[in-house]
Amino acid sequence: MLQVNYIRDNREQVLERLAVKNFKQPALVDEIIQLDDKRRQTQTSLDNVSAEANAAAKQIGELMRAGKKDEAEILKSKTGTWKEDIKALGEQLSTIEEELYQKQVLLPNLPHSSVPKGLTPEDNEIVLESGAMPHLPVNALPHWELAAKYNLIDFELGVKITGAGFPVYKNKGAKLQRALINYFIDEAEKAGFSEVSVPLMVNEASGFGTSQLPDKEGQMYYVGLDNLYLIPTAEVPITNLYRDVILKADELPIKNCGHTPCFRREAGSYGAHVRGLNRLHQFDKVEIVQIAHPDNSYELLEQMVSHVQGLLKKLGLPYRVLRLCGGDMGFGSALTYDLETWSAAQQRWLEVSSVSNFETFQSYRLKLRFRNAEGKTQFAHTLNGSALALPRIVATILENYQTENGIKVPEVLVPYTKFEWID
RNA sequence: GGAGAGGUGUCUGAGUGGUCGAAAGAGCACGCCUGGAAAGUGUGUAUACUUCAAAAGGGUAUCGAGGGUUCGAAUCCCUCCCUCUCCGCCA
Repeated sequence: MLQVNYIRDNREQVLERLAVKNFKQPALVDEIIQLDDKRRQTQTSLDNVSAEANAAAKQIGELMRAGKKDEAEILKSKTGTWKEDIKALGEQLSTIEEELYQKQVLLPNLPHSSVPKGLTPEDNEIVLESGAMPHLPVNALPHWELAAKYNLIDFELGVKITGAGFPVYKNKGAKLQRALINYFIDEAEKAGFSEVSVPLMVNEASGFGTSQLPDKEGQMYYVGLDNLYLIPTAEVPITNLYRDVILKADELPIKNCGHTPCFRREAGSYGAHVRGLNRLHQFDKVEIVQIAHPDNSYELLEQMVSHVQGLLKKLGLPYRVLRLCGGDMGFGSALTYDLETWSAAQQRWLEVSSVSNFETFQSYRLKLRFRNAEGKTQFAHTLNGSALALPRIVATILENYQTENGIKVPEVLVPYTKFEWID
């Protein structure tokens, strides 16, 4: 959520930046400023009346103590209108504040100056491509067929016990999952991210904190009986660890990583693009999160991208890095890099990581602050990225490493899988 | 799920209608003291909104959340949430 004061002070710039994100309702900006004017006026009137009433109450107390009952009674009789005014103004104020909030949450974050203009994924900027394309055998199979051939994943069983999009991993398929999780966590820890293991369900306040609520309510599984949400990403619980917190400047940056399953309702299409592991309702992911000082958050963002690149390199997967264009970026992000691996058997790029700087967009809602050099509180920057999401990595490993004799496990994973071949 | 106790600032903890944004202690910060440190000692130490060109200063709100009673609420009443203890159930 953008701060009203920032919008007031930088109206032109806000409009210009929103245009990069193809924001459809620029009129909202002025509506917000006007509403805030109204809010301030009402606030001031309310404060003034309250001040009078407080002063009178104090005086009545003093008169009573001095035994001047009559004078106190006279004052008392005057308080009626103040009470009415306070009530009326209070109601007005909360109405205005609610209205203001409703409009404020409709504004997406402002994109960073490096964000390219554009509407669709085609407009994303390819920052770099790296890694050799694999040479596959002539009868190369897509991962869902490989998974069946080597008895690694049972999609039908998942359908039976839960539904589509909930695969059952078996045998070396299950072990490969665990190997990847441990490998990713170990690598994240080497990069300075300390591991946390967090709840997989969060309350409403946490959903609001990282802004899945109210806008993306439909994407989360909801446990109505207890009013809890299954997490769509570890970003939610990990970032909310720091909700309502005022940090010391020297505690920054805070670096956490964690593995969780992620649950997404993903009302989406069916067909080749969502076949197999391409899109699931439940999948595992290792997430990296940083709480950063605004002065160096973009440096840290680049470091996170490098970290993810390192993983893909070590796994020997060809990949590319995209800087998302305004139209393809998430609502709360100021700058997002997507990392994609090349799925040789499907002949397409698969998104395996998304690394974003949210600047103060989340921290404003989270009330996540630090005390700056002047001793004042200031909103921190929040960043997060997948490092990495498993299913598409599994898919590409299976596809790209297939040979006539089976699937070769990437070298870095062998210490974790304890086997070299899936055959 | 049943019974009971309780939610106060960074922490411990006092406060049962006005002088309470809140005692006291601890912690922390700065100063004095010291060769340096500890001890001692002094001062300071919440957040948000608002007023103000800015600073200083002022106003308002906040003692789990919301509502009510009252001229006045941390304190009384109602609703909700949460925590703890015991019992039950259980990995």
